[in-house]
Amino acid sequence: MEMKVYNSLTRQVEPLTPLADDTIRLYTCGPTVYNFAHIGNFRAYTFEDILRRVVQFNGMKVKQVMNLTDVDDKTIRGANAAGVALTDYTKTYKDAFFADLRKLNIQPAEIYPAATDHIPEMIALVEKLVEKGVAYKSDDGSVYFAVTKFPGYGKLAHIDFDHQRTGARCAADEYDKENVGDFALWKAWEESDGPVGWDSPWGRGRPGWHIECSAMSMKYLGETFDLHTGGIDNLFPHHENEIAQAEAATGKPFVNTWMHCAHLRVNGEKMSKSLGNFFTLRDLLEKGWSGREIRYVLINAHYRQGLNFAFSALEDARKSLERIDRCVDALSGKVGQLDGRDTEKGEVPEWAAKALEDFTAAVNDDLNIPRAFAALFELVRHANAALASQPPNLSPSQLRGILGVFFRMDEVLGVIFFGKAEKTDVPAEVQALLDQRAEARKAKNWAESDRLRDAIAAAGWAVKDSKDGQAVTRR
RNA sequence: GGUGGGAUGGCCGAGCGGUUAGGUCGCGGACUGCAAAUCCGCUUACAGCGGUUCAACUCCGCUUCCCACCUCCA
Repeated sequence: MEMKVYNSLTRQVEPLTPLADDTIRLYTCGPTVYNFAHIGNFRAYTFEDILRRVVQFNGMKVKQVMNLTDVDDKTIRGANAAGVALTDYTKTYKDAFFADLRKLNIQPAEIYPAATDHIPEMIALVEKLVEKGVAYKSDDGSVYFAVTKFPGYGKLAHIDFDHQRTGARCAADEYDKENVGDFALWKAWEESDGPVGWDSPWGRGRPGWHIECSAMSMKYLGETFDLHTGGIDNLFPHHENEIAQAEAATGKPFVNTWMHCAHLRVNGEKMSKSLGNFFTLRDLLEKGWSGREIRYVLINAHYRQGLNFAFSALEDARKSLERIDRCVDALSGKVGQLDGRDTEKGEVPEWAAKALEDFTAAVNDDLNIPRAFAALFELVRHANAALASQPPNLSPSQLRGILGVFFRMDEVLGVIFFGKAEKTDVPAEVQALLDQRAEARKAKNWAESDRLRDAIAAAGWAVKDSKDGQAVTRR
């Protein structure tokens, strides 16, 4: 089955096929490491994680590059305010970012280039643009890209610049530019930059924001590559400018497919640092939510649709995951611990094959994860029904086969087998109560059984009875 | 002003010109000593007004409201 995605450039759903080598070359705009990332940011990173997982699910390889913006206005301001070196300041947030990615079971990219490690590449690209006559140096030593010299400017955002009004925001930044739409490739050093700066053919300064992505993506993925993604707010100007910089320099198409995810909202508004209405991942973990539950919420809405964050969604996620866990645990409880490879030779019942087929169709249809979850829950429902039937009608081979479908689905979702509450050992005193209760139940002494259940609950454990005996879980 | 995306059952959230989305919550039933879990059933929704069509939540037009981008932003 063919994987299809929505291309922002053409505004159409198109097949995604690698340009070369069976490998999708993917550039994903990463964080500016001046603060802890918030869960709105992580919506983009989980979207990109789902994307790369679906590519792999379809048997293709992925080479993903995610940049780390470690020099810009905000990082410089933060470092200088804190009186520390820029690299020390950003390291804290780089480390935090990677820790957060692990919490959300986001697969690591193949390469995480930092902007400050690629200043020479950026200078070389700017020089090339100056040589080609599409960039110019201003009096203060900054270098700007002249958007009127690049005919395709606006093709990604589909903006017709001849009919744009010049708003207050544009005028404010107009100092040395020939045209309000021109953007900085290189920014001349200013007093407020303090110790931050690099020597260049135009004097001391630092790179503009957009140039790092053009320079680093082409360095690691080639001058033309498959796929480039980011949040919808990056579409313009950031991605538009990346195209201008790259294509003006190389004369080749920069990127085949552009994908953008919609924003996470809170109380109906975009969650953003500038609005101050954000939760970091850490905030939610401290409130007792797991990375797994947060991941579930972030992926269980279509990526091109706005998602309104609410704690009730986390509650729902917790309950939904418990339902999946109970089913998977019941299946694996009958065949012992397995990993994905053990399940490959199992027999797959028709309803499980249908669920996998629906799941595959959903993820290949522009990453429709909500529909994929619907297929997963159909699998759960059928499996529960089969498990409950008397006499039991699932063979060991079928149990393995069904679990195999769960493993297969989880290659994309990353939420079934990841971060499940680990089985904690039952303390001796609770075990003693359980043993007493088993005795009482044998004697059909229900009053004593219920008393012991309350006692066990008081100790922090919940006991449930089934025909296989008592099961305890931490409350 | 320009551009794009929305408004779906108590809540979250898919979808399509005719056929159950799914989850969660609530109600009823089965099972169970009880509870939990599980299964079955129910609460059968598509902002408003027109239009096209044998048929519209789905297409078209208008109206109302919401969100985002238009040089900080995932």
